[in-house]
Amino acid sequence: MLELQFIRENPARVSELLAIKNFDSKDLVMQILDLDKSRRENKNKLDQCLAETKNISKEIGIMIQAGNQDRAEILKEKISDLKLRSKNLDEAMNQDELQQNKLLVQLPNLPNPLVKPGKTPEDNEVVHSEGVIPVLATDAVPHWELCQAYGIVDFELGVKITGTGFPVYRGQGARLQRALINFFLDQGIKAGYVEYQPPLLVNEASGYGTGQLPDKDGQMYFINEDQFYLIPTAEVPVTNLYRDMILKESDLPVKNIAYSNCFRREAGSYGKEVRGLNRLHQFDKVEIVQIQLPDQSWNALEEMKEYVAGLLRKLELPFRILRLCGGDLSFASAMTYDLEVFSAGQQRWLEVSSVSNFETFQSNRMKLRFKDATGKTRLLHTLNGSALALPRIVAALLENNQTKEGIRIPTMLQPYTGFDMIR
RNA sequence: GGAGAGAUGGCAGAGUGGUCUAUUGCGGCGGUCUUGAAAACCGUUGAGGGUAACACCUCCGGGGGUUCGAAUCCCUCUCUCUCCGCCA
Repeated sequence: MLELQFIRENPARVSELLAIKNFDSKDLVMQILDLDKSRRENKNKLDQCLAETKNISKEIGIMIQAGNQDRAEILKEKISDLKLRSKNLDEAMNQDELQQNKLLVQLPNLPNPLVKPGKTPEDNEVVHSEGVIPVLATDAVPHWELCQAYGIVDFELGVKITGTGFPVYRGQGARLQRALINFFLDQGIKAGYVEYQPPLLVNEASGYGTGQLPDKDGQMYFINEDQFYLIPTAEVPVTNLYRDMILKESDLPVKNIAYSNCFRREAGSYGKEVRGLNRLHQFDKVEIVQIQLPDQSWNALEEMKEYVAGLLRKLELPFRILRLCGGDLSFASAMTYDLEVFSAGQQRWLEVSSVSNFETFQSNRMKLRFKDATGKTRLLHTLNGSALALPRIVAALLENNQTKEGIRIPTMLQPYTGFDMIR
């Protein structure tokens, strides 16, 4: 959620920046400011009414104690009118506020000045490429065929017990998953992150705090009986740990890492894009989350991007880094780097990580603040990134490393898998 | 799942209808004293809205109600604790 004060002071700038995200905000901004004005006027009048009521009530108390019943009765008369006015003003103000909030949450975050305009993923800017794209034998196959051939991921069994998008990992496939999770967590801890194991179900307030709600309601699995959402990413619980908190400057920066299952309904996506491990309803991901002082968050974003690049390097995967254009940027993000690996069996780039700075957009919703040197309470900045999401990493590892003898495991991973080949 | 008790500021903990504008202690911050520190003493110390700045208003788990007036009484929801039941 954007900060109201900023909108008040820079309405034109807000619309100008949101245009880069292809979001036409002029009407919304105008309505928000109108409501703001009305709200403040009502608030002022209400305050006066309440102050008067309060004073009279006190006087009544004194009169009754002094035994002056008649005077007290007269004052009571006076108050009934004030009460009616207060009630009306209160309702009007609440309406304004409710409506204003409803509009406010519809405004996406402002993009960083570095973000270029653009409409489609093709407009994303490649800022870095690294690694050698492997040249495979002519009989090389995509990972879903390798999964079947080696018996390491069974998609049909998953369909049988649950449904499409819920694969079953088996044998060396299951061990590879476990190895990657541990490898990613250990790397993060080495880089100064604190490991967390969050709940996989969260309440409504948490979904709202990180911006999944009300925006992406239908994309999360929901348990009606208890009103819980299955997390689409560990970002949700791990960031919401800090909801409604005022941190000390000495607590910062917060650097957390968490492995979790992730659940996404992703209704309405079918076809080649979702073959095999490319897109699942349940998958595994290690997520990094940072909470930073406002003047540190952009350095932190670069650091996180470099950290994730380092993971891909250690896994010997060719990758590239994109800076997302305005149109591809998510609702809450001010700037996002996507990291993509080249998966040679499919001959395509697969997005394996998304690293974003949300500035105050999430913290404003969550009321996540700190006290600055002057003692003023200010909003913090939040960031997060996948480090990393497993399925597409597995896909690329399988495809790029397929040989006649089997599938080679990258050297750095071998201590974790306990084997150097999938056979 | 059943029964009971409870939820008050960073923490502990008073307050059961009327200057509560929330007692007090601890912690934090500033100061006095000191070469420095501790101790002691003095002062200060929640959040949100509002204002040019004041004023002012709201908040005692959430929501609703009674009353001229609610931390206090009533209803309701959520959560916590204790006991019982079930259980990895």
